[in-house]
Amino acid sequence: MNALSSDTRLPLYQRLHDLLSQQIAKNHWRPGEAIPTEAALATEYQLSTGTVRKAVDALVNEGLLERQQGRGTFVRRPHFQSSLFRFFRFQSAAGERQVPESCILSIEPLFAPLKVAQSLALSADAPVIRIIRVRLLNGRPVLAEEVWLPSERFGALLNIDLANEGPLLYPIYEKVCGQIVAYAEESLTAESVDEGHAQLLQIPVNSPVIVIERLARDYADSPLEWRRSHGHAEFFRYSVNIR
Amino acid sequence: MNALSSDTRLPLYQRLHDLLSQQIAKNHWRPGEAIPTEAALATEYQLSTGTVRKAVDALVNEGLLERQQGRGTFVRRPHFQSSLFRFFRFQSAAGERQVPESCILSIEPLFAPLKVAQSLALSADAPVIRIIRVRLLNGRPVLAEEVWLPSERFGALLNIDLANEGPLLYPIYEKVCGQIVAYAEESLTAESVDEGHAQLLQIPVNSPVIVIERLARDYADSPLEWRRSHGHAEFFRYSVNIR
DNA sequence: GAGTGGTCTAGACCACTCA
DNA sequence: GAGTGGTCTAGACCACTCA
Repeated sequence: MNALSSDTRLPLYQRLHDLLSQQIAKNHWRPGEAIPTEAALATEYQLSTGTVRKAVDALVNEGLLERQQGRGTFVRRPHFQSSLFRFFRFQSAAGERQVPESCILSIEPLFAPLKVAQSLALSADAPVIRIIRVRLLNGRPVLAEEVWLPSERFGALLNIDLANEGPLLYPIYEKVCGQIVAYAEESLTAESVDEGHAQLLQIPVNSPVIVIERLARDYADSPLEWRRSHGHAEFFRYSVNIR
Repeated sequence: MNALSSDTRLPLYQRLHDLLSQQIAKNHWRPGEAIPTEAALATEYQLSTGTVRKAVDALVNEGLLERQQGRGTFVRRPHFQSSLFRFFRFQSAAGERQVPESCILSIEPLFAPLKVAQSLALSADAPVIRIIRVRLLNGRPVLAEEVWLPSERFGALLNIDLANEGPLLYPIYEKVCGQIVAYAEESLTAESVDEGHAQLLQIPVNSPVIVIERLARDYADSPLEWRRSHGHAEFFRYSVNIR
């Protein structure tokens, strides 16, 4: 049993929220596992159910927990459904969403360039693994990706054949290296495509491309992966409601 | 006094939420005006304060209301702080955010092209007003904008001198035409700049530009304004957190 | 000091899940 | 039928605002 340890000037629901958030970060429960019931939390911390609900509500809003009426409240496995990639409209004929195939062009150990070292919070020239791949839909290249990983955690990737695995890297990270991606930050800009990426994407040099950079972190907020993806701007449209 | 009219199968807090939301949409209270106190709402609709709070909480989250402890709960004036434009980094030397100046190049009555008519929900060739302007920061062009408005609501704009007004259009719409923008939807894509916009922005032809389209609506959800803005991609970076 | 929103309690009853 | 989250009540007391 843990105590509500944080600043006693904060409201109780905030302090319970912080405690649960820390425990999730420390992997006290695995993704998909249930946290204690609201009644149990209320008893354990001597709170009314309303106060417990307010703390849990906030964690549900933040995407850390997921409620299932009649079953319990569960630590949410990240879905990355809000990724900017979903605004690439690589529509199939039927219009349904597809995961593009992955074609690995290279995977090799390197020393981290400055930008990568900074992003992954490594020292300059730290050993890293770089994966270059294209994502294909119906055999046509739609995205060109470079993926950078710290060798210390991901060395095992060099000993397997990625071609035998599915197109999604995160399940492979978990299975092969025991590394779980919990959050990510993405940023988007646009550029004129250089010759190398133009070839990979089979588009004319200087076409506009959307460039998305993603930094993925584990539950302890350590950077796990930095990737940069190029995609043809013609297929991209991002939308947002404001007021 | 209004009744909680909606579907009785819905929870009470949802029905109060819907009622208040409708009243805000109907301009039952002006932006900046206070809605009834939580105690008053609880009495009027025979609800406990907890239920009232849950309804108001949701409206605060949606950005329709704003609480001020000790003062009341107020209908929020839209701020458009989540606009995609804030990701253009037109930094001043000091780094603070600036509103770019506006230089109106033309304002004229036209007949709506197809795309504009569709966006504004007008019939084809309906009378519209088009404003072309560039936004300048420190005398340098940073955005090129075309703004389309239905003549029926905005005819008065043709009789004033926009050069004497500030750089923000929405306060002018309100003052001169009595039209209040309540919401907007924005979408973003990237293109190679054409010759006309290249000249306006003083950048080389075929440079990558970010194109932002915005459809603004009033409280009744009627489309008020459609605009398309071009800005140099080099100054743009959009960021988002995902999980 | 009257009035506002902010926190919190100690439940009751309902809808849903699962053995 | 036992256990879960979902809704709702009828307050109490606190922090803040404003005349």
